[in-house]
Amino acid sequence: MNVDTPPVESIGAQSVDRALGLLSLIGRNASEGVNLSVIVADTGLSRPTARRLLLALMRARMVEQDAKNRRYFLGQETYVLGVLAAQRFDLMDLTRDSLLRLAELSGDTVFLSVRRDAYSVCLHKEEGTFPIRTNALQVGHRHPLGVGAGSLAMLAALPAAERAEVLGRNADVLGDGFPDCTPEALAPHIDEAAVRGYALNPGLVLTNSWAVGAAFRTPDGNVAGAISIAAIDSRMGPDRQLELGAALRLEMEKIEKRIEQTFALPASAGLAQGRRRKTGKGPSDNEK
Amino acid sequence: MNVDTPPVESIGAQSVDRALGLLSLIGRNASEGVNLSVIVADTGLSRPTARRLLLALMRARMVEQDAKNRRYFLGQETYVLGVLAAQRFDLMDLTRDSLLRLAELSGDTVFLSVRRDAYSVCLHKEEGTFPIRTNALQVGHRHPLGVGAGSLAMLAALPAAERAEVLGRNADVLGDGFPDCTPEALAPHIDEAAVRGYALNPGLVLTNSWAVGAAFRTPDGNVAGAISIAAIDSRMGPDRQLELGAALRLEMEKIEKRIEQTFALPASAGLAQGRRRKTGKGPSDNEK
DNA sequence: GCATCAAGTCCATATTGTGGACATATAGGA
DNA sequence: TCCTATATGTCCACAATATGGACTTGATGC
Repeated sequence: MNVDTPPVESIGAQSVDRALGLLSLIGRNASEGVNLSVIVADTGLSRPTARRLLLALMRARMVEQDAKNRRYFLGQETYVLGVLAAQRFDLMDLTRDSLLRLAELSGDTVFLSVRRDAYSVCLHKEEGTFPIRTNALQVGHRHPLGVGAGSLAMLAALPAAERAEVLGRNADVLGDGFPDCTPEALAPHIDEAAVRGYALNPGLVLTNSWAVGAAFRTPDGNVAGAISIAAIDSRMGPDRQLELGAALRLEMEKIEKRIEQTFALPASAGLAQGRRRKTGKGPSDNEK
Repeated sequence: MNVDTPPVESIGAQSVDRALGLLSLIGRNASEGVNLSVIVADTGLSRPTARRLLLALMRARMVEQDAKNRRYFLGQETYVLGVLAAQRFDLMDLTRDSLLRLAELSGDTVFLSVRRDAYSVCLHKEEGTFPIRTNALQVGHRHPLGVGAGSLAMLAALPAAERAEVLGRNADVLGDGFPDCTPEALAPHIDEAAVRGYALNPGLVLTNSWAVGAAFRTPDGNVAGAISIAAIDSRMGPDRQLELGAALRLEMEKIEKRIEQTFALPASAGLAQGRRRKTGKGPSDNEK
């Protein structure tokens, strides 16, 4: 059981790790909620343990349980903390205008994603007016970096070494859940994206669902997130790829400018990121 | 110092409780950050324990530590989870227009607060154009219900029994930190607010800093939050109180309408709130 | 009305967290 | 520059805490 527990590192406060893992899992299914069986299956925790952790999260209002269907959802406190965290770095706010413009311009569905470790998380979806939409990606969904246009764009925007490392770490997940997204299958698309400045996902996740995406960075050069536009393949011919790709790059630059302005003001609030490390496997990073 | 620990129940996953307590504390100081000494002093935890919990929170990216000044801030993951939680109930989004209108109309500073247990938390501040501003309330600040105009409005909007219960729970905190906000001192203002439909804080927290506030509810009748307008006393004479009070009530109704619409769509997503005890049986927390 | 499956709970065990004491980094003063 | 004061970070023996198998309770369906 519990194969996930890494051999060493991460000493101390293990229940907190597990609880926050649950929180993340519930976040991934924020709209539909998750029931206990799924939580137990996905985490490998025993039912009592999962339940105890969930009770703790509910005590803090980070999680709510629907009294009717017994599913677990993110709670109000999670929202409140998110709003407070937004004071430091509110990507949604910085990108909202761009997403709306792109949705109007294209008529298709526009996404905002952020990088989280070796994964990409979809933060927001803005739908255009065109009636046929592709539903491969939903808010909250998490895909390995490289799976999906925005995700692919972020991967391509990383330094070559980090790119390889991320791909290595995700090797099994990629082959397993996404047959058309093996590291080998992705390689040419990554290269193209790096050259072109925007990524193309030609239906690799869901047939007929194509998308273009572009990544943007913080002033320190780190990849901050990506915007992408998805449509059915018939609306994503070569000419339209170019058109939307150009639009993406334009908005990407606007977003980067906005980020820069935001960071210019509060001299102290420097997004204390900058974690450059190799990380053998799992959460193996620890201070020295 | 730590008065926050609830009296009974809460068996199991204590480290999670503590860790989430830390998260909340850091959220309260989201803009300036908190250093370890303050954390230790405020929570009563030992330094090693606090540090271990913080490491766990940092592992999950819920908290970041500024490499330079060693202060702890809310992390990116907290923001991401907040955005995901916003799918269920995005108060900021539902109230943004109203706050902007009120700030423009009044020229003063407009606040959005939410209730959290016996406290009110300030979620957002929208500044008007008038150059003299009152800085009694900042985003993230938490006051006992009754302290401040929005907070007072929420308290007044509660059923009498709950009102008394909340006041009782906060009795010591009220007298201690806010000399002009003892339960007795608040009583008349609460009654007036309940009758009038909006609350007035005549400089009870900070002399010369007056404010009016109105609470709004979810369709199920629960108090969801409050909006308030703060200004220096010279800009808050009786006539202007009436004017701003009317404006608040107008926006309050708009907000409630918006909330209603939001809830009308997703039939299932019923904001499973209500810490209404009982829940059927549950031999869990019956130590009364 | 009985069978099936999921949710929730209990309690003896041992794994996990705890904090006093020590080590190290940073700031300020002379 | 050196030295003190203050704050941050870490170690390890001890004991408090979390763990999960087995059980109870509730819901769904045939």
